[in-house]
Amino acid sequence: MADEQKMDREGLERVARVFQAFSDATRLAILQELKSGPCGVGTLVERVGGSQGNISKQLQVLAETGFIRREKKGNQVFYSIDDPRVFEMCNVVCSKLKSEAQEKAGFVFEI
Amino acid sequence: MADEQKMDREGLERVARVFQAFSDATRLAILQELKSGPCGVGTLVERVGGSQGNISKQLQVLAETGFIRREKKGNQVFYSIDDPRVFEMCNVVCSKLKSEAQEKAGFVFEI
DNA sequence: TTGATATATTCCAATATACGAATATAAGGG
DNA sequence: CCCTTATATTCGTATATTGGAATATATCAA
Repeated sequence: MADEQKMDREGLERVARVFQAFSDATRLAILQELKSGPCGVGTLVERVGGSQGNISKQLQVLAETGFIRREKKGNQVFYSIDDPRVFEMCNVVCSKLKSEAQEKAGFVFEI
Repeated sequence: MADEQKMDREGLERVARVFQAFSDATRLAILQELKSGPCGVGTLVERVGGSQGNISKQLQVLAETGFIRREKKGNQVFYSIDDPRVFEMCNVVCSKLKSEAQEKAGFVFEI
């Protein structure tokens, strides 16, 4: 959130829109693949699974966040990570889930 | 995302669920209020707007992420930020939106 | 216990989302 | 131009989400 003053509803909605883009397992799976490097749509369809149309649609959603880049090269389109801070966000969530899992398993040693 | 190996679908779905919790303007407005400190439900209803029932529901969604804490004190319930990294994530998104806005406005000086 | 206050829950309607199937568009090779 | 390959778009359906209204539950005070 902005440092000091409060965002208005429209600003909040824009932020929400970005989180929304990362709120789907298929899109996160795509992100995970893109982590290894740029990737064409067809390759992503193979690796992530699902219909070609769907993967293409989810890629657009991701590209609209500004964190993922779309680049046309001749016949095909390559997507790639444009801003790696997207993984910082994922890491925060992952580490939170991890620590929760540990608590559930009783791996907490407090006095 | 986890550091090396790929997450399975179930893991991705859990991560997605957390992002999902932050993908709504009302819930982000609540977060924004909680940034100033713990807050009771009634106060949040006043400040954020909307029905009491809705605010209460959105608070549950937030609490389920593990980033927000729920604490009952006598008659009322206070919610507060349990893990401030939630704001790191928001800041990443906000700064991205900010830089996009600048680009749109032409505030980029490249040769 | 009764009443008042604070929060949670249920129910419902409107809207949004995810996905596959089918189709459209674009680019390259012959 | 025709055909093939690669990607995008449209359409329909099943499911999920949002939010208000009404109701339920809990706590305190008298």
